[in-house]
Amino acid sequence: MPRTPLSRERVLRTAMALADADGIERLSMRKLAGELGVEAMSLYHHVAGKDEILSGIVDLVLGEIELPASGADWKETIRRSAISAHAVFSRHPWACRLVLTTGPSPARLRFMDSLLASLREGGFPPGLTYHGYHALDSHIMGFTLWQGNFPASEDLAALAADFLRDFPTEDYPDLAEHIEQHVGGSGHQGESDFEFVLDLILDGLE
Amino acid sequence: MPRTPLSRERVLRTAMALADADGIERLSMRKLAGELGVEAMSLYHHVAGKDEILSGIVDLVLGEIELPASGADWKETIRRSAISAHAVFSRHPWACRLVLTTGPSPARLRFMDSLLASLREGGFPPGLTYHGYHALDSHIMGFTLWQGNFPASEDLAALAADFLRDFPTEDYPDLAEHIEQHVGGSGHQGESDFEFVLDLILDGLE
DNA sequence: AGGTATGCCATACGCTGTAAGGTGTCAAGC
DNA sequence: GCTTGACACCTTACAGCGTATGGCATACCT
Repeated sequence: MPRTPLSRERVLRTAMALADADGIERLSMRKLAGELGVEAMSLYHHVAGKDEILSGIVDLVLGEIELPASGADWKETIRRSAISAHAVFSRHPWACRLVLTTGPSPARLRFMDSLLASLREGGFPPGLTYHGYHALDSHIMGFTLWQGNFPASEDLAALAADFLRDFPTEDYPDLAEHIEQHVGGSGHQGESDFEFVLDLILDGLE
Repeated sequence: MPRTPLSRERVLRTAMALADADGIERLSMRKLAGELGVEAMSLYHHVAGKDEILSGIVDLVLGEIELPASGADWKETIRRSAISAHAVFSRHPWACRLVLTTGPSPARLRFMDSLLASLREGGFPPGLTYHGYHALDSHIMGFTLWQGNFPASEDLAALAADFLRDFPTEDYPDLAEHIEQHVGGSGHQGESDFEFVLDLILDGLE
């Protein structure tokens, strides 16, 4: 029974699945190899090393992002793309952190160019395009990153309880209020928060 | 010649200095111990483990941030604090990444509360305070994080040269323009970019 | 002087990424 | 049919990591 041979493609796909399932920090060469029914060193015939695997799966993730379409209304098209990016990073929370540490990948450059092009087409002069791009990119990455490390709602409840015990409400009234907004959140901390700030930036740029 | 004994304080201070000098990823228990003229296991009599060291030094860094003062003009006081936070994180680029992975520390909670209080004092209703806080916090962390992983200017020049060679300018005209803005940057990508988006958010909230 | 607490060290375990070299299988050429 | 060589995978080993366990010397209190 000959097993299907390895390939860069298969290695990266499996690595991505493993990162999604167990978290990126639990992804090791040995475990990835085991998942593929193979020993660790065999992977090195298809990828240069772990770094290449990491940048490889980041690129796969970035490729899932819907690029701002050319031609249409700049605000709406950028909005759609930003929300798509946020959704993609929410599906793969580890990717957001990796984008920062791995170098700029082809998919990243393509995204950057599309976003910049949309701004220019929207009539922004170079200077404002420059700043607008940074505002948007930093919001997409920063906010999502922040959200990805936010405790899951069950943990949050426990954490909030701890806090309210250790730090009496009367000393930190505003923080207590904020925490309650998170816990009892009408619309949990989800899409809407991201979009609120996104619109703030888009309207501000306009 | 009795050496000065270890202490939690001394361990954390040295860890911080080492992180500043070599980068957080090069900070190991063995190296930290060596720096203190001691073996690795001796550290465990003063801190519970590496995680506690990490959250400890993050807390030290967060403590350096100037809190929004109570009473004054909300916009100006938040602006000052945000810029202070940005400056602090620029001094300790590793800290920004760690804030996300270590749990909320006392200094973090204090900062959150002050920021929230300033917004409330500025007349914001609970809902807008909630969103405004996230917009500001996410910008401070996200933007600074992004900036911290940005290639140093000498590397940037090399990277930009690589890019302009591999990806012909005519295929990615907007990206090429953006890169040139970074390289030849009138005011490099420094304080001004951070403040531009900060003001965008502050004005938007207002 | 004896007991005990304190502060540090030595050893060891299981984990990591990966360099170097070995082994088995299979296709092409004579 | 046999040899040759390429290819895919494996074995072993090394240096490093965080840390559990237990030992030892000093210093203080009774």
